[in-house]
Amino acid sequence: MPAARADGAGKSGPTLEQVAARAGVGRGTASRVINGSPRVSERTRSAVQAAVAELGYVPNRAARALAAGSMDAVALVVPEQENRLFAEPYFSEILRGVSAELGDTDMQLLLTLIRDQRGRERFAQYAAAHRVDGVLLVSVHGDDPLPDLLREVGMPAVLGGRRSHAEQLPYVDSDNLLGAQLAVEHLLGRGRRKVATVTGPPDIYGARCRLAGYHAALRAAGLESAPPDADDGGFPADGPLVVQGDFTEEGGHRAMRELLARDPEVDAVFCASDVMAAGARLALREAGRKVPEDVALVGFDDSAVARHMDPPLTTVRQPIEEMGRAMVRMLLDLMARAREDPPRTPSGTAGAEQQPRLVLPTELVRRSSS
Amino acid sequence: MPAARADGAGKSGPTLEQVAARAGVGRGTASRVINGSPRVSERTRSAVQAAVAELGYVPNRAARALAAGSMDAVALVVPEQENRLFAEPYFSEILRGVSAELGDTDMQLLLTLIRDQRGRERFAQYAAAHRVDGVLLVSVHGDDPLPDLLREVGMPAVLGGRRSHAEQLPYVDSDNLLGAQLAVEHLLGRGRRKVATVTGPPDIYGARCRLAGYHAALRAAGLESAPPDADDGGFPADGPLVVQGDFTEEGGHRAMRELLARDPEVDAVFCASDVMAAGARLALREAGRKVPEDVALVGFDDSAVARHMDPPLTTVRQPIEEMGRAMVRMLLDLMARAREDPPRTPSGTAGAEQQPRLVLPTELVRRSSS
DNA sequence: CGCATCGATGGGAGCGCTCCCATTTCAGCG
DNA sequence: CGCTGAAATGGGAGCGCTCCCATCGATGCG
Repeated sequence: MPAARADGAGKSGPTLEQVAARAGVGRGTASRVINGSPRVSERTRSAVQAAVAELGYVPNRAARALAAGSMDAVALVVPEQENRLFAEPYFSEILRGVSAELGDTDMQLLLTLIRDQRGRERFAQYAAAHRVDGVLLVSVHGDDPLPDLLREVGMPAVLGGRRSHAEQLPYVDSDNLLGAQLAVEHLLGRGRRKVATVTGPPDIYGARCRLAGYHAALRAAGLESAPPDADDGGFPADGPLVVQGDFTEEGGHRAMRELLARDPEVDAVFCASDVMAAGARLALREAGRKVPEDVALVGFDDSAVARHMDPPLTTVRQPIEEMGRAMVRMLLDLMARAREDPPRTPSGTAGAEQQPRLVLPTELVRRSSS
Repeated sequence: MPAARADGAGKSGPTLEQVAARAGVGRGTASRVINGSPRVSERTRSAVQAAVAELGYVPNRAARALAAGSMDAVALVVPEQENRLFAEPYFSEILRGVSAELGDTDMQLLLTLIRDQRGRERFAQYAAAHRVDGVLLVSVHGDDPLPDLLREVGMPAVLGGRRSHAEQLPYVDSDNLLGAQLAVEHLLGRGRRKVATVTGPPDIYGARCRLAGYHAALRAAGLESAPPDADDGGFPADGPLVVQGDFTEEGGHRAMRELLARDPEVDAVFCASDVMAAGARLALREAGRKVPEDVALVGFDDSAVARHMDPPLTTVRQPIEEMGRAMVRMLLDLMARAREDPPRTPSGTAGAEQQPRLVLPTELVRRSSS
């Protein structure tokens, strides 16, 4: 005699039906209580809640997703570039923020590391098939097609960091320009006069902003003539005191040597990332320059390396965790909106709608390298 | 006139039914092809595959999960302790490994950061309700109830790091003992004679192993008498040259000062983590001791700080990414087994079954701090 | 006091898929 | 040439839930 049911295996707990029965109400009513519908009497509500507690009921996500057509899940997509330029604290912090903010909802966090083209396509298809309700994109390159693709299939998405000044998608970014400006002003305020900079890759918008901030500070101090335009582009990406790095330590090292060769009088360097500052610091040591006596050094990111460098590195801190939280809030908002609105074809409203955007402040962290 | 279908919204692509129709077969057959069942003729198979390609069909996970009773998802659970002792490279590396290995299956990765008791209960309930097919637990404390709870509800789980020498659950760990032993032997080989150690919290098994390795090396060199027992406990957690740290930089700093106070002759220190080594390095600098001339320093983990310390820190590297991969492989294996076997009540087979376990080798990374 | 209203409730109809049983087909065999 | 069994296939029965419509009262008003 086969057991009534080969239970114990993958079977889960009680069903809504059972909860309803136990509470002496109908399935629909029980569902209403569980989903917080207001159209339920107080008596009924508590009866159902009691039944839920007694039975230890946990709604079946798959069933809910299938019936409701939403997945109650958002994906955090992280492109995992070869050079893993994007690592260290940034990722953990974002995750912390995202997770914290998501913890209040009962939304799932799906993590997707995209390693290669194949992975990208796979995810694109996955998203196009609406297997998640929203997407958080972090560390997106200027030429990444994924964001627009998501937009086309009507999948709510929020970027962490813009791809350009006129980013079309909703985003949360930090004020890279002002942060860089603060850093350079700080250097200038310390009496430094030959302030150089090691930039990041020019195809990353944030890196361009940091360079723009550098120029802005110099200009404000009257050390450089007015530039073509505002906060983007328009600046010489190169020049006697501007050397391009690539966000790696090795790149910082190389750039610093180049700088020293170009002008031995350099007395301060603003590096667009802490990691590059570490490389620069090495080059300075090799050249017998003391930090900060001979050359003051400032980084960007306030990553772990900054605290552990010798001397500890002055740097610019971004509210990364808060960025994560803000991204989630923004995404949840978009998702709610998408649920209500009839998301007509992209070209519908002629794209006149204003996408939400948020730029968080950065702050200078003074340590002894400057 | 409303479009035949207010499409573009949350609706996903074609259904199995449509694929089947297109291929001119029945739903069951189409399903069989998609799930790789062998009981399908070659002709039919290719017909269905063509239809899938043409329609861009992507199976609906929710429906599949509901019908099949499995979720095609595993959770990676990360306790997020206050002190975030567990951060930096470890987490990213584990994630990289997990993600890479999971990328080959079409299993989803659900990330769960557990912040507090409430979060723990929430996840426990979630798992008990079988909302995932397997769980990866990382950085588990000795007294964490979660693992046993998972075991009770028959949820396949793999630990990253044991809780004790006789861990009952499947686990992947690294050879902490041998790594520590290598480190200390290295110090001894460099002619150091007063080798001290800064330990981690004693309630973490890995930390105890590192201490045991320290003792083992000293003993092998005849610098310490034979201890009570093998590779676990049995050693004095304290002693003239053994000071307890807590895996934090501040703790390492404090411990090093204590060490210097106890015995100014100390000429080498093995710290059970790089971060503590950073703290120790600071204390040494404050005390005017040079590294490595006066005191040689070795850490553990090969985290980012190690490379950026001055001088760069000799340390012990664990194959963390590989641990992540191994955990996934082990978990998938357990899941497959659970699917076949009738997972009877825990007490069933008297727990005589051998749980899979794996201990990966560690390696010494020599830098200039020793 | 009867009828229109509105809130509260019960429960049918699927959501898209897997499982599994019934059916069909066909080769092999006595 | 009819019979048996294996292989291939079709399609019903749900999985547990949300949606939505029909129902049932109770309330308010003419």
